[in-house]
Amino acid sequence: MQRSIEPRKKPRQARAAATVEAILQAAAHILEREGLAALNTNHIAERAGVSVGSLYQYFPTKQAIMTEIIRRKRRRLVDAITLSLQAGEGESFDERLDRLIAAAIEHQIEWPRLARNLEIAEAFLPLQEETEALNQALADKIGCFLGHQGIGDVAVATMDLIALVRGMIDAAGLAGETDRTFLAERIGRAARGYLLLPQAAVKTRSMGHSKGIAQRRGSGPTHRR
Amino acid sequence: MQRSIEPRKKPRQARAAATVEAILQAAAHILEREGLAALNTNHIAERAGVSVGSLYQYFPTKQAIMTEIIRRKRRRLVDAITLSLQAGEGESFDERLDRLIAAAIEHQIEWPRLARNLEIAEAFLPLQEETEALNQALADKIGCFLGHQGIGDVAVATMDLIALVRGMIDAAGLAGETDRTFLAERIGRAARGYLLLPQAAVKTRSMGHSKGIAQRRGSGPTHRR
DNA sequence: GAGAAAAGCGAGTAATCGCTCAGATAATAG
DNA sequence: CTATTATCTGAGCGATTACTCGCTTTTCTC
Repeated sequence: MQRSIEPRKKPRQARAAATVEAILQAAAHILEREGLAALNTNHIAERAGVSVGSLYQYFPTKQAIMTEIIRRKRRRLVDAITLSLQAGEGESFDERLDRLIAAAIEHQIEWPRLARNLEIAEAFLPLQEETEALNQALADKIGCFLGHQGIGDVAVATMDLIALVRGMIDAAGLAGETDRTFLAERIGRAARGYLLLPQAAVKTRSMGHSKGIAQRRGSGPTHRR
Repeated sequence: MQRSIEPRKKPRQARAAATVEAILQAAAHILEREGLAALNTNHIAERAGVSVGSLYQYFPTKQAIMTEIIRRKRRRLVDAITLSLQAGEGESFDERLDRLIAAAIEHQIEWPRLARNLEIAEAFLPLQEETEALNQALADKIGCFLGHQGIGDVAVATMDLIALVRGMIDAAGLAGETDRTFLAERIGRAARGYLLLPQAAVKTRSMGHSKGIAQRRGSGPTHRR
C-alpha cells in the first residue's frame, strides 16, 4: 500500500543532474502558480521538458518529488536560522530576535503559495518523523538562544514562537503583503509579549471541561502516542 | 468543470436526516482519525453505514460534504466568539480578551487533526468568498472590541491576532496538549504584546530585496487580485 | 573507433475513485 | 388494502492519472 518516497537513483552525469533539477523546479513552479490540483506527473515532466519515463528514473513516486522539495526547503530554513543566530552573536537580545524574525519572513514570504501548498502536501506524506526532527533541530537552536534569557519552559516557548511566527507570516503572505519591515515589527511585538511579559498568576477561572490531566509546566510538550 | 457544492435535497423523514448526520459524522471521523488521503466517498458511505447511492442523494459531490462540515464549524465559531463578547460586556479589557482566547481554544483544540484537515481541505474548495465573509464577520466583532482600545490599524491587527491565535492553538493541539488554561495564558501574553507594546520606530535596517511597493499603514490588508 | 553504460523517450497499462442508475424496500396517504 | 412518494442499494461506468517497459539516443571508457 505504501510506496517509497525515497529517491530512486543518483544522477551520475551532468545532464542527469540537470534533469532532476528541472523536475524539482517544474514541480515547485506548478505549486506556486497553478496549485496542488494541477500537480500531476505528466504535467511536471512536460513543464520540465523531459519525459515521464525520465522522471520515474529518479523519483519512484510523485510523493518522492514533493518530499524532496520539502526537504530542501527545510534545509534552507535551518541554514537561514543558524546563520542569523551566528551573525548576531554578541549582539543584544533585541537585535538577535529581530534577525531571527527577519530570517523566518525572508524564508516564507517569497513564494507564499508554494509554501502553503507544501504544507498542504505534507498532509498526504508520511513525514511526521522528519517534521518532528525539524522542529527538534529548530528547537535546539532557538532554545539555546532563548535559554540565555531566563525563559522558563524553553521547549514550550520554542514551539509557541515557531507557531506564532509561522501563523502570522503565512497569513500575511497569503494576503499579498510584501512589506517585510512592517510585518517584522508586528511579529516582534507578539514575540516580545510572549517572551517578556510576566506570566500571569494562574487564575483558576475554570475553562470548560478540562479533560486532560494537569500535566505540563517545564517538561516540554506532550506528544500523542 | 466546476460542480455544485450545495446540498442536493433536504431530508424529509427522520431516517433520512439520520443518514445525513451519519455521513457528516463519518467524514469528520475519518478526517480526525485517518487523514485527508483516506477521505473518499466509498469510505465515507461505508463508515456511515449507508450506501454511496444514499450519500449522493443528499450531497451532489464529495466537496459538498466537506463544505457542509466547514460551514457548520464556522457557524459554531462565530457563535462562540459572539457569545464570549456578549458575556464579557462591561468587563475589563483583560477579562474580555481572556474570554475571546478561551472561546477560540475551546473551538479549535478538541479535534485538532480534524481542524487542520478542514483548513487544508479548504484549499480545494471554492470558498474564498465565504472565507472572506467569515473573516469579515470576525473582524467586525473583534475589530469593534479592539476599536475601543486605541489600536491603530484595526483590520491588520485583527488579521494578525487571528493568525497568531490559530497558529498557536493548532500547534498545541497537534502536539497533544489538553491543558487549556496553560495555553490560554501563553496566547494571552503574545496577544497582549502585540496589542499593547509600543510600535517600534521604523528602523530602516534594510531587509533584503524589498520588492514590494511601500504601501500599507492604516488601510487594511492588501488582498491579491 | 567499438562496446558498454547511462540517460531519455512516450504510448500504453492498471488502479483508483467520483459518481450514476435501474431497481428494491420502507414510509405515508387515501 | 393499494397507490404514491421517499429512501436506500451497490454493481459498475468513465475519467483521471500514477506508473511501466521496450526501445532509442547520448555519453563514457579504453
